[in-house]
Amino acid sequence: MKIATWNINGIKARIDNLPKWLREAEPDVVCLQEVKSIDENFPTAVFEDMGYSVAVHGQKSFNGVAILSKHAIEDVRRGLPGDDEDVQARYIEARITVEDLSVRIAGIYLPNGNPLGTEKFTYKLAWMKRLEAHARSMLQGEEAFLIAGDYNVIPEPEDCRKPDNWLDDALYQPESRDAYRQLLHLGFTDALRATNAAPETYTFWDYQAGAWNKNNGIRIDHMLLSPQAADLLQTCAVDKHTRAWEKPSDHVPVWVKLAAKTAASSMPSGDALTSQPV
DNA sequence: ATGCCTTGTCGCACAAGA
Repeated sequence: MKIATWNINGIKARIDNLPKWLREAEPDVVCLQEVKSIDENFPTAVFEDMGYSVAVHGQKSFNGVAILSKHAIEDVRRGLPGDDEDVQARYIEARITVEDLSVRIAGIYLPNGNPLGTEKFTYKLAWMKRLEAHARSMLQGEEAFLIAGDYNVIPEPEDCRKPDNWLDDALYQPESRDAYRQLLHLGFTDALRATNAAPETYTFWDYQAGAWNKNNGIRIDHMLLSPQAADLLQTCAVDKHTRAWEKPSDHVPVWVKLAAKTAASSMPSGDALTSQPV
């Protein structure tokens, strides 16, 4: 089961690149962020024609998240619990089942939080608290669960090319990084870190100042796996090449492959060995 | 460097992003 996340920075602007990448990467599920569209204007038919089901939690002009899936999208939750006043479309969650593997998938667009010293940063930290609370309750279900998306957090110095450039930025504040670590410490696995990704693996390069050509990137799109999901992790990778396409998003896709444990693989190896003919 | 791009908007410049 291949599950991806991609901040596409506008579904209308990416109406060529997203299908192109779907045909190439063939994910079972993709969580999209910054669709920047109301539900009614989302080009659902384009993706249904490609065999995807679509669930959208949209908003006019800004934010907006969606899930595309080759398999049925069940039990959809739109919006992050914990604040009825919050109208920003940044959270969507659903259960998707492929053969004998059922996974609960959350797609998030965590607030940017800039500039510091404003209510935007306060909102970011409050949103992260709510995410932690919701994640804590989800973990009690002890099912395969993952939170994929644009976290707008640079977890560690190694996750950006030039840490000094980010010292006054909400993405790299100690409070932001602490909140991310608290989430991790509930028991999540950072899929990319767990698969020994190469140094300088980034997911975002600013449109400005030639950031892409200079590889001045940051890693802010993450896939956090519950213990039950982490047990199934096969691969995690970043599709960096899409950043070089015409009319690119400033983010690139991140994806994991999860595989259900078979009866054979969960059986003690001694039994398997002794049952083999010599 | 309050800039640099890119997106969406009841545009005709602006807010927001990171």
